[in-house]
Amino acid sequence: MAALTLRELAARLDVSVGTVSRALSGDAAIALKTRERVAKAAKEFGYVPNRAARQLVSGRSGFVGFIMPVRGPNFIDAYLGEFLTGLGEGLVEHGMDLFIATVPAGRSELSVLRHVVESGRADGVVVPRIGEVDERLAYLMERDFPFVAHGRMLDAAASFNWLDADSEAAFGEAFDLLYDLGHRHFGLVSISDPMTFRHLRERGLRDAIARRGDPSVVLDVASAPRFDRGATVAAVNTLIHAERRPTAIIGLFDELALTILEEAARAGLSVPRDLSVVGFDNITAAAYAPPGLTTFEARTRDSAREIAGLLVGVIEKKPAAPVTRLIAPKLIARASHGPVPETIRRI
Amino acid sequence: MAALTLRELAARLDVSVGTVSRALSGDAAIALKTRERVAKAAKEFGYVPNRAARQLVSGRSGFVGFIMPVRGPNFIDAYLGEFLTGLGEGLVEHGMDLFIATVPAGRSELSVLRHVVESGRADGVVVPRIGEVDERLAYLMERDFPFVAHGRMLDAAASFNWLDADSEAAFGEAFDLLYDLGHRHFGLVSISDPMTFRHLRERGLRDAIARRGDPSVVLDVASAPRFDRGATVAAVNTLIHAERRPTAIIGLFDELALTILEEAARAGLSVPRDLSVVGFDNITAAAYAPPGLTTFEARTRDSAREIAGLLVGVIEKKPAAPVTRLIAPKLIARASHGPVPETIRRI
DNA sequence: ATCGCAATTTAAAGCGTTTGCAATTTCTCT
DNA sequence: AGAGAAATTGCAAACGCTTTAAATTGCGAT
Repeated sequence: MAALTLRELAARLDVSVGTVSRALSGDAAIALKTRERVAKAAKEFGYVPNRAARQLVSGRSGFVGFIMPVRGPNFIDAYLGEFLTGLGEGLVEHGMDLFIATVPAGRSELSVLRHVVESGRADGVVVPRIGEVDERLAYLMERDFPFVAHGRMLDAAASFNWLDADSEAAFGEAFDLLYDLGHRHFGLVSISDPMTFRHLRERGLRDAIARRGDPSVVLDVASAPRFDRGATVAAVNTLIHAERRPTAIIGLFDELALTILEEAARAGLSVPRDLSVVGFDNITAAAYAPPGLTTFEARTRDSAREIAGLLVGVIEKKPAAPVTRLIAPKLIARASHGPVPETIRRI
Repeated sequence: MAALTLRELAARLDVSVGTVSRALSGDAAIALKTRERVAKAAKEFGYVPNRAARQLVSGRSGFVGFIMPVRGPNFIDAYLGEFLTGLGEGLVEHGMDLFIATVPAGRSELSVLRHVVESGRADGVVVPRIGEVDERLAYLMERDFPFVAHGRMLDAAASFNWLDADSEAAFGEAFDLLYDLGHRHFGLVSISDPMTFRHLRERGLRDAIARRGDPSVVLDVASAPRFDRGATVAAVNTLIHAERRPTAIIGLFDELALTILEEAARAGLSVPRDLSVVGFDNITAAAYAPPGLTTFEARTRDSAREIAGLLVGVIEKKPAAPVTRLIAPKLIARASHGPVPETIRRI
């Protein structure tokens, strides 16, 4: 338990503490021979620097904070799982650690964020799932604390560091794909929460419809609160069991699209023969849910890894201009979309 | 950014640094009046103690470490998601923080664990998913570093702190339930990895069969590497498409059981009419996968929360005897199990 | 008034690093 | 060989906090 200290290591090597410190940090002012000797001894005796002491003098904790978003029973969903994984991977590449703060019952996410920032436990934070107006970002910007957001706010003028997928374009692409297959009656399963990505994706879809200029195109939207599984199932069924059923239903993200697949199967519909389904995110389960979900690769994991890199840059260099990065999602064409059903086409 | 230090706070109050420190920690040696005055000022000026300094002198980091287990593409699965959530909740109740270490490509989980322990970044660690012989636990025990395991090793004599579900009993109960419904031909979808829970669950099942003493009972086992989705699907289909198909198939855990449900549906089998399926864990998806998976509640999230409490106890009190806790899983009877099919029964 | 003792408070010594500056050693060049 | 420069290393302060030991204060008893 009694860890080896710098002082002890220095004593064994018969040099001063400062020299050892410099040598280990690769300071060129220390003779190469000495540096090598020190490095060898450090490895041999298993010297591991004390983080607290280092942090005390450097003022940096070596931690990046992540506040676990508050929500229903099943906290870590597919998105968060991939995101956290990528974040961990990205941070470790930069020698930083990930610190996860949980929001205690009865406290707000913002108050936890505030505490994390003020206690100096983290050098920067990553903020996922940005709302149309997001108080977390407002706080961080005001406080001028290093952060990178995964997503944007609705206010395009707000200037901060973010990385986001261009889901607006992707939803336009989804429409074009389906339109060209003959579909004219579309459904969209969306959420009722004021998330920016909802806004962008719906807009991308609507813009593509408008661009096409075909007045026969119909879009029915059914929404449910995010994470409310029962309401989601109900929303899906509203579309599936409508008097005139859409021939193609798009899920705002894969988990919704998978629900569409499940409910369609339950209703005895064959996908894609009777119904085309398209999602967004390409979560792992998308490949395995029969018949294989057509979706867009949002590269959540890679995005998170990249966010880690961006944040480290922000922490170290404090760039004046915000760093922003728009990822182009890629269509993953699997088997859940196809030509519009014959029977419908004949009508 | 320039956080208020103890020294500054002391200056404003016109008392010494030591007094403020004591007052804030509620030391009775400080006059009550002074304590109140200090507390008030601290709150008013928004004083937040510097973790690094505190850690440096106390030797404790306030962090509990968790090494993200290395595995396939989809790092955080249902189990890990619930576990992490519960862990975060439990730790926050004790004023501790959760620190997640990711294993960089090319390094072993053990080496990361070692580094976490030696760098003093954590006061204790939580180790999930215990193998039949687990080098992580061996290391921690040898090092006498505080930890609590979620699961046991095969060597029942090994003495360390753990919390585990009594899945052995649960699998016996599953057998009895199905036997009483007339089932005689059982299938088990298992994993090929040497995890203790696999051993215990298989043993629970086998013991229950032996206990019943009915020579007509048949058990077919199909295994696949954990997390190898393709192999898992193949294993499931081995059972489903066997010449003589089991009338009841048990999944070693819910994710396997859900695959059984999916593949059964794909094969045109109706559950539970043609096939009974039982799982273990009661992950969130179990309730929604049609027709509703019968499973056992392992209370992963609550277990993790409890583990947090146990670990804090271990860290603070260093108890001589290991703390161990066996949770009794509870049957969650949904709609995926039923009486043995008529056609079969007639044979 | 003075002394003794308890109640409070303060001073100061670390905790293990990093780092500016000074001191020492080693070269390089006349 | 000696001066000055360059290379190397050592010293000590500082980071913000906790804690031991010592100092101060207050107060009743003499």
